[in-house]
Amino acid sequence: MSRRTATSGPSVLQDEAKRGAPVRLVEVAQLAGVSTMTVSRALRRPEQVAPATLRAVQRAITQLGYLPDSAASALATGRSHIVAAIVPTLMNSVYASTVHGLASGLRRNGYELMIGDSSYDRSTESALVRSFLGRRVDAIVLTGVEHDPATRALLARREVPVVEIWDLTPKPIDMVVGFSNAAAGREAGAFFTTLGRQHWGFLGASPEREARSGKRFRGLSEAARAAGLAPPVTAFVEDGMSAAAGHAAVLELLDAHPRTDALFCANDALATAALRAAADRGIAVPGSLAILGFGDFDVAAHTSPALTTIRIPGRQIGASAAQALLARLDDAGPTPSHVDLGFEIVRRESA
Amino acid sequence: MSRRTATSGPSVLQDEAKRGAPVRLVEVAQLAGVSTMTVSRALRRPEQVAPATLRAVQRAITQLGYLPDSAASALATGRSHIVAAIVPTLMNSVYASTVHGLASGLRRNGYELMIGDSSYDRSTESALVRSFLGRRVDAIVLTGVEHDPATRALLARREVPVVEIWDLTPKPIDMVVGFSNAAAGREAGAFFTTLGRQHWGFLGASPEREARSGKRFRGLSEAARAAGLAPPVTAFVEDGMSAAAGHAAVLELLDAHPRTDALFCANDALATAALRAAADRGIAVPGSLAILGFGDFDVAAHTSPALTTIRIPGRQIGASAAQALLARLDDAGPTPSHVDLGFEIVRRESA
DNA sequence: TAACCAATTGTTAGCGCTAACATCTTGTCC
DNA sequence: GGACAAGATGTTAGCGCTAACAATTGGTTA
Repeated sequence: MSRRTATSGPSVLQDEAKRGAPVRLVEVAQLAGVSTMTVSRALRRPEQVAPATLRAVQRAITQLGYLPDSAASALATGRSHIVAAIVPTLMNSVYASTVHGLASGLRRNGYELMIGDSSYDRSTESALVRSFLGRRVDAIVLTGVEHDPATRALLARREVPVVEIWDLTPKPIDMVVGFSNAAAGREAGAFFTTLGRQHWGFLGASPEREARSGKRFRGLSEAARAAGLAPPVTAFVEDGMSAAAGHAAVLELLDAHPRTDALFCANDALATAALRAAADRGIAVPGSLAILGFGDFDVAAHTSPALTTIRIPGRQIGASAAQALLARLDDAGPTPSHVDLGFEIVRRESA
Repeated sequence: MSRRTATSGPSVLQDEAKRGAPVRLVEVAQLAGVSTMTVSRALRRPEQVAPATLRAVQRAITQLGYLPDSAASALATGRSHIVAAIVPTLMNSVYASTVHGLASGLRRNGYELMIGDSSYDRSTESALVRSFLGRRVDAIVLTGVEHDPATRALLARREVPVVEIWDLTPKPIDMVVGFSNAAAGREAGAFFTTLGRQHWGFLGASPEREARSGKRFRGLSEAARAAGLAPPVTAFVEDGMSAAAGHAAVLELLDAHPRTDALFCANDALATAALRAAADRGIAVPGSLAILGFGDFDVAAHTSPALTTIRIPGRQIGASAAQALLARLDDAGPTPSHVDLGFEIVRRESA
């Protein structure tokens, strides 16, 4: 177990404060002339310690450069003060801002964030959940609401607080913070209606492959039905984030359905591809074809025409999830089980 | 200490496998009919355990859904199998890909990544380092090579493996993986020379504020001197990532130095702003003004004209840092202390 | 004055795991 | 058949911290 070497002699300290093995609580206690418990209390519940003692302890801590070992603390208390978050990818700025919102909310309250990216893959997600549970994280944040049943079972059994983000569901594992993808699809339809468009199209991953994209599609379809229009024509792609695949799919759709005058894309990467495809076919955007993206990625403001898109409050989702978790973990207020943060159409040039 | 309740009776197991308190090693041991040490060995050095025993243990583990408690393991071994990384921001896709490269390299070897974002602020970085050291991470990855002296001292004292990334320095704390910012600046100059440009400009944070941007500037200046040209005119901005500030600064530079025919921007966000400013003044890009960005952000391919920029191998930097750390932590091969991954000019339309 | 209380500090016994050493097999060799 | 080695397993004692309870102090109160 490679115990610390040479801690013999009357005092445990002395050799420290130079290098190697970190300073321990006992050493602080010795220097301050109190018991270890008093030092522990001075750190965690200073109001229970006499002012003079507190000062002595603090002096010793500073002098030795003591940093409490949170692994030991975690073992003793059963609380790691670590929260895990799993996102599909960090490369997308919307998830990055969610993570940022989460991390800063948590850090402010003494929690650290451990991040995993699932690459949109359920079995990877499952493996990450196992790994995180093994680390005894105090809570887990999952992106999306569709998970491996085994994952759900594992989480339920452990009774770990869980927040699902980026989508809503009537049956969350525990808590949800997000927006309604179906409502976003409907809103896209309503927007096209305002624009007077009658022949809608949808570009995205097929509903079986990607649930969230699928819900947006279904929302759009509902809106079409409600407006008395034909169901949207579709271009389904395998890889929902690949501009190349999107480009080909749109070309095909445009050729097969030349009357299409409005296209809702499941994300801005695909919308960018659609923009190119329209240009290739000499179709005016937004004149002949309105293109609506989703996500408000960084690129959206820089394409030409600039993308009109649906913005998701990524950072707020993270912040709100952090708040919900803290409420649960530290009894800081009521714990909402459902938070709908909505979305917003950002009107630029493409629609 | 909220000890687990009701573990009385002849056997510790039984009540488990349902809910609440996680399964422990002893329970697996009981079910498998071996000692805890054997179970521990079955997990960490299976080759030391007899095949039949191994199978029995594995069966018990599966049956109970046992997940080893890595906090306890960390305390016993002194190894947390957690690596911490501090990046300026996750919102920028280049850092995101670095983190991705790091995380996947580490995870493959049983390490988890803990991420902090410093917001380009040294004292935040310092606070994060303290927090991570308190968690007894096995190694730390820092972005950049300029740090708070206190941070350096702390890291040196603890003897934690450290990798500094995204820049090179002759005096790393421990290991460095990156590219030379100064060389990138020089290369930008060489590129402008090839283009026949003679009046160079630089847009970026001032060298005092942001060391890495400053080095690129110095590299460009050196190249100008070497080519016998006047030193580059400069537009320094406070916030190196704000397009708004960049826009105003470029306008000013363009008005003050109308003969400027080549502009090197410290990052693509600023380059985008420069593109706009040039358009505002009716200056043809690249005809009258060549604009070279830095970073190859997502937007770079989507501006018009598309940005010519310097691409940094972000993901490789992460992967390479992971490799260096693993070599050090698990004695997996030699540990390089210096890795220069270079950069590459991506030629598009703006220069 | 004795009983009592609150405030402060100390003592003890683990949290769940594993290093180091001890013990027990089994097989091999002369 | 006894000595010995190698392999497999068990025993013991912590890692650094903190919950629960115990002890001490000084100041009340009846």
